[in-house]
Amino acid sequence: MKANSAAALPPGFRSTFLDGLTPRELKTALAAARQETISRHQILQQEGDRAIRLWLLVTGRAAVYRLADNGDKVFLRWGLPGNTFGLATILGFPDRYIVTIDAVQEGSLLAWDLAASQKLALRCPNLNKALNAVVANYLGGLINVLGTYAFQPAEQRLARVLVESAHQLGRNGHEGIELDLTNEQLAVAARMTVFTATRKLRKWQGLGILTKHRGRIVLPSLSCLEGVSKGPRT
Amino acid sequence: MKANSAAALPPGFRSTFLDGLTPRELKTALAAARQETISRHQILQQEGDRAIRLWLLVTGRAAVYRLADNGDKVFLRWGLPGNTFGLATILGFPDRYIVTIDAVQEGSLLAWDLAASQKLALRCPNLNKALNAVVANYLGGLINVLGTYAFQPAEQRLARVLVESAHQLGRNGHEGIELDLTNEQLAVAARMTVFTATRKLRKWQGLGILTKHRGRIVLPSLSCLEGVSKGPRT
DNA sequence: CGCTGCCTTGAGTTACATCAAACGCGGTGG
DNA sequence: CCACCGCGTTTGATGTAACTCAAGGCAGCG
Repeated sequence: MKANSAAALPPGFRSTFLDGLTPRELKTALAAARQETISRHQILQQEGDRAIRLWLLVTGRAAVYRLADNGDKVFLRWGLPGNTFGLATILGFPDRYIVTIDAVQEGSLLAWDLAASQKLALRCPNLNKALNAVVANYLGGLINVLGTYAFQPAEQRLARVLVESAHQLGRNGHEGIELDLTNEQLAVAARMTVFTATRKLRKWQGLGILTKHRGRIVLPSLSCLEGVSKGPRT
Repeated sequence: MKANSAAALPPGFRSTFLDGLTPRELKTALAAARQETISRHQILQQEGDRAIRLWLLVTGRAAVYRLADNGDKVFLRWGLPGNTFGLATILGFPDRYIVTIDAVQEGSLLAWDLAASQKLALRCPNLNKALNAVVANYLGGLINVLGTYAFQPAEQRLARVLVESAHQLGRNGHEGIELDLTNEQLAVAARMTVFTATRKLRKWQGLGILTKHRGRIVLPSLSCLEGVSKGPRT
């Protein structure tokens, strides 16, 4: 977890949050930020902790989830480069984080502490608009998940998770879209046991819809899965 | 659906949105609004329609839900007096409503059309902050539902729905908190069949946790249900 | 005082979780 | 190059919560 303050963004980097600022504001913001490197399984924020840090994933991947009363993780979404978290720090409401986030891959982030966030809020009149865009995004995504597949049968849920994940974190290999996901990660995201996930994946592999390797999945085409996710044989 | 433009709010009326404005801004806003009366089963907005109206429920009750691909409603939350909807109209993103809302009781609302909303946005610098608060509220509520009970067994879900509903729309009768909810409304909100809902309610009535009448439920105390909602016998 | 819509009950079915037990891929070190 | 080890993966047997469907009861309204 080294840190330095010369913030340089990777080429082609896009962020709803930063894009909502003027170039001038952006410069101010970057100057005030601290960059940190993160490692696998590192907890980036924990629900219930006081919100004192606004941050932005620069590289890597994180899992955003909520802890249920019985203790298990309810997966909400992936955290991807460009996504912003800890918004409560700036909104001031609620005063604590409402979700837990941990790193699935090593990577880096850009962070503003409480003081820096507040200074930023004063300096950047567009910041509220930018925040709105980010929050509305979250909300839209969640509602979409909820309404579209959260309560459908396991098979359709898993298909949807694969399709979404392919869009969000798929690489283009020459045999199709490649995904670095273990059965377990998929199972968590689709809210089922590893057993069920395995069976479905295996079935699809038999049908030629996908190819599995250890911790990696290759999808020649998304259309079949999209079909499955809408419901079978209609 | 009569309409007039002299907007008078009921005494004791609170709204996260309006409270985020200065008194002066509030006055401007109210002057620009149209008041309408609404009747049962009236559709107040429909997902997919172009977002051209920002509105505020003044009296009555509405159900906010999303339509799944297979056509059934996924209940998201109750719409209560003071709640604001059609935020996309002002945010400008997305440009369409993302949820469907219809009235469960007759009541009234206060609406701003697209032009009025935009004028409002220009006139009120605090409006972005107010919107932030509202959207963050929505988001928090949804995440809370998702993380806390959306994926628990039916009995716990139903218990939670009852507790939440009691807080949101309970009246204080002399035998306890009274709720105007049919079995079917509960079933929809807790995502189960009417049959399952009936069985659970009946069971609780046998245990003396609640009393049922046609379309109405009386809860002498919330604590038992709160116990059930956390999971049995732990 | 009948009728309509809400509510209740039971029997049969299904999807998915749970559990126990191995298998095999891919890295490591000999 | 081969043997080993560990984790991600696979399989089948079994249990169960909750849905489906069919049918009947009953409250409250007109």
